[in-house]
Amino acid sequence: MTAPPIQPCFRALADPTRRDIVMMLARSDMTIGQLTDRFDMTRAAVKKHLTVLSDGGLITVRTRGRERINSLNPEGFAPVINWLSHFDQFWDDRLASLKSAIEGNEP
Amino acid sequence: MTAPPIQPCFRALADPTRRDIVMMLARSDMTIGQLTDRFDMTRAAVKKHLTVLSDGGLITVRTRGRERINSLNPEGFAPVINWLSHFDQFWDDRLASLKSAIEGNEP
DNA sequence: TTGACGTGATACCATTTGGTGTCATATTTA
DNA sequence: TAAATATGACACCAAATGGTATCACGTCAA
Repeated sequence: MTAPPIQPCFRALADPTRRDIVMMLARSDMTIGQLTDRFDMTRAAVKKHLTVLSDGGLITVRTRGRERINSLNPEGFAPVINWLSHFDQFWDDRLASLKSAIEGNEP
Repeated sequence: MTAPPIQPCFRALADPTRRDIVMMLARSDMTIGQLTDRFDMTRAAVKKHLTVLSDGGLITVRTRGRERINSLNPEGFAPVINWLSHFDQFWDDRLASLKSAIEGNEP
């Protein structure tokens, strides 16, 4: 029931390659090898990004044989969404309504 | 009508000090001197953070005499909000677990 | 069993980042 | 005018970051 730390989550999203990975994993689960095929960098570099994403709680990993399947973890966005909601007073668009929906409040 | 770049915005929010500054400016406009009084760092360091925030479009600055008044620019959040909205559908599917995550409960 | 495959881990490197100290400049104020 | 105030702009430094190359280890298939 301790709130997840916010810094690893923001840090994970601060890199464009990591945001691309998140977008890819939103479409389908992928192994490191599959992800590496889509980037112009080594597997070791992709692995580092995956570690940062995992530290940020944005992805989960499960083992299947010799493969490691990476999946998006939507709950991991909560710290960012929650922090942004502090600024609801400044905008009355979709974020506010999303936050309301999440909290089960009336719009 | 060109969409603002997303990377400077995410980068600006990736630092805890800068997020604190954003929170402070959400309450009231402040000069660099006033902000520096609230941090345990030099004015030069705060100035660097303000430059990053400005590059990210999250704050605006206006001059009043010898002072420079820093203000929050709510529209600057748009790139981040828009990027996160790509996952709306993903969240809708798992709204219950996201709700739990935000409330700090176990899934 | 013997490779080939998929991955993790580590050492190493260049660049970026967050911080300080210092000096220069513009604006108030005594 | 002279001094105090408020700020901007550098040069510099240690640490973090994003990348590579390389080696080690478990798993699958011939």
